[in-house]
Amino acid sequence: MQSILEYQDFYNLLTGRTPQAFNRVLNKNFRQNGVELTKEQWSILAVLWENDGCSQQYLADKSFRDRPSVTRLIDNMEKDGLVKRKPDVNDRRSNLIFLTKKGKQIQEKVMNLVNATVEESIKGISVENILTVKEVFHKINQNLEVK
Amino acid sequence: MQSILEYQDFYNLLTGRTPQAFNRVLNKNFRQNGVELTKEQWSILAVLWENDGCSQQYLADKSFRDRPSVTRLIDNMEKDGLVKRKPDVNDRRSNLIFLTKKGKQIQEKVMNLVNATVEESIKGISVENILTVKEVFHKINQNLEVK
DNA sequence: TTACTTTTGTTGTCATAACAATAATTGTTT
DNA sequence: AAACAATTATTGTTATGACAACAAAAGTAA
Repeated sequence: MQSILEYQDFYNLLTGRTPQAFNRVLNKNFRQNGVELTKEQWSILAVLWENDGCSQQYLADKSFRDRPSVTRLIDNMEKDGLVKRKPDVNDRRSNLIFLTKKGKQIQEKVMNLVNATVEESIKGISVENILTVKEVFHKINQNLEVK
Repeated sequence: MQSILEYQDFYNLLTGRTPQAFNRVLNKNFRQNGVELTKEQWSILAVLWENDGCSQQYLADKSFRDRPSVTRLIDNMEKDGLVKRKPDVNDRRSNLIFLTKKGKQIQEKVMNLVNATVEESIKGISVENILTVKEVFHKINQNLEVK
């Protein structure tokens, strides 16, 4: 990593083409299989499938989004009948978010699509190299999160 | 990469936390240094700094955005006095996009900030591992772009 | 030339991100 | 208890992405 061009190259790596391509393919796979979800909505569902009935703050922390983003995601997902807000009786500042029947039923289908998309994207890449990517990204997170 | 959880993990790697964290820090570095640019606007400028006076289609290809996105980016950047549209006399479908004086003058400052942010993010990571990340992403692009 | 196709850019719509400001509630300190 | 601080969720604003639909111009084939 010496020249300016290579830095820019790395930036594009990190935030540009590859993540966008992955999102595009994932969205296409969702739509082609009748799943009407955005990837952001999926990232919220993934938290709820592990921990139904958590707060919006918890969802924000786990999905790496800010509170306003979660508010609006939940707004849309409530409209679509995927989740339901219930006031927290122990803390009236807080809502608890629960999956509806629909929100629960799509889990298997959605996860199969996500897994298939990941498999497709990493075809032909060694486990070793994938672990290296994980390591590098973990380190980058550490470097950036001090800020 | 065996279990469902690890696939999800890899997805988050690819499109989630790390790119967002990087963007957040880059935006902060821009603002703290009086640079009023979004990262998307920067990605357009980076193309123009290499090839001033190109078409919007060219900008779309090089920055991995679709035409509508480029149209609106150029709209905003024209408002901000960074670039200027000029009709292409050889092809009246096409606009050529030119940097203004302001758009040219900020290049050095902006690139220094981008480079500093990349340096900060990859501190302590070996060149070897960074090259592996590049390789893996290149392969992922190939896997996805067939689609 | 005429008809068809492709290319280039624009507009409309919807969903999201980032950020600032705010309201309501809870926690803490004196 | 009262004042202050922190937490949780919401709303407003601006910028962007993805996609569909469209218009104008250029290219191509009959």
